[in-house]
Amino acid sequence: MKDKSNRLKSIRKYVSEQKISSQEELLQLLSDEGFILTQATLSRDLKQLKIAKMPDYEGGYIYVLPEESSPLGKTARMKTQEIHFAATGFISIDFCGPFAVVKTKPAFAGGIAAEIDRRSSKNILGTIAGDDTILVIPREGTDRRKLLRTLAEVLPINH
Amino acid sequence: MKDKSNRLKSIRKYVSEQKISSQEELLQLLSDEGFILTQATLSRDLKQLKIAKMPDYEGGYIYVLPEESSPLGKTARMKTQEIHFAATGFISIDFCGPFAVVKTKPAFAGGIAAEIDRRSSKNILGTIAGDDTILVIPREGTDRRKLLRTLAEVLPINH
DNA sequence: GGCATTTTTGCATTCTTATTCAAAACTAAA
DNA sequence: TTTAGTTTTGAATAAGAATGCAAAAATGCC
Repeated sequence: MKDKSNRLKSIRKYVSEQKISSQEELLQLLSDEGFILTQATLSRDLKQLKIAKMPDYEGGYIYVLPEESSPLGKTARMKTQEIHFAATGFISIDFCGPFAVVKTKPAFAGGIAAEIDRRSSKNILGTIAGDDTILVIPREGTDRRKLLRTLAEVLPINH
Repeated sequence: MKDKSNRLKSIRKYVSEQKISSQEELLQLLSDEGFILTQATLSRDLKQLKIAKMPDYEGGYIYVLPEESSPLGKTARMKTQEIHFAATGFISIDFCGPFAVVKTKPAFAGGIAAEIDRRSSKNILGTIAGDDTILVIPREGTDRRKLLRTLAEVLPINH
């Protein structure tokens, strides 16, 4: 949905640029910008974007983006397995025909591509990574929606 | 206090080793281990340890250590200033006489020492960093308590 | 020890965030 | 367009987390 993805972008922007301490605060900013939504929806948005709330060094709390909160490969360790979040370095995703093009911070493409491969579903034939760009090649018959949904399992994006 | 610092250690351990989804859950583990405390205290402990709650990739939430959630130097950006958390790579702190000795992961000492210097208070004369160890030199007259409290402004430790 | 100060804690409460449920909006296909 | 399935949403509520306050414990100092 158009409106939702814009909203998510705004949320990402606010969280990365300002010190947000509560959902209510963020809700106000969004509302000022013209988005109408409730705290319930915002909570779900934040969950989708993997945005975390952490204590800051000033006695309060602050919301942080996953790229700031989960360096690739050094994340939550579980008893038996290791979870990897391909959150660090991710910038954006776009499409060109059936292909998805993922932009990353310099030098992150390889790592993130590896993550995508590692979790690869049958929807993805493979990836080609440069320094800051990844081309994701979908299986014949996989449309943008499906591909996006698949990638959303690894990347902090709106599926 | 003896008991508290042990408790904080346990908390760090649990959070790093297991998937903790709520304070209540963690409370149970601590209780099993013999610590008696309430949710209120645990909340304060988590705040002190800079432990964050973030959405995981399985539809739930998970508590994560700051070292896993705030890479040095790429943290919350505020409108005007930049906050740096010296959380990544930090391992432990001990004392030798009036000096504090901070252990870090390999190669992190320099960065963390720089953070300490950057925020330096009058309680700290300076730091000397190797590869994984930092010697923090206090001003004459600054005791361990004060020094610890000062360092706690930069490091995720119990002050 | 006894006194002043600081720290830690629990209780109760408030505040904040997540989720259930049902309705509405949207999508894809016929 | 109509239908069936999926997604998004809000209202209300449940669940979870933070904190004001006062008491208790610990610490430092004389």
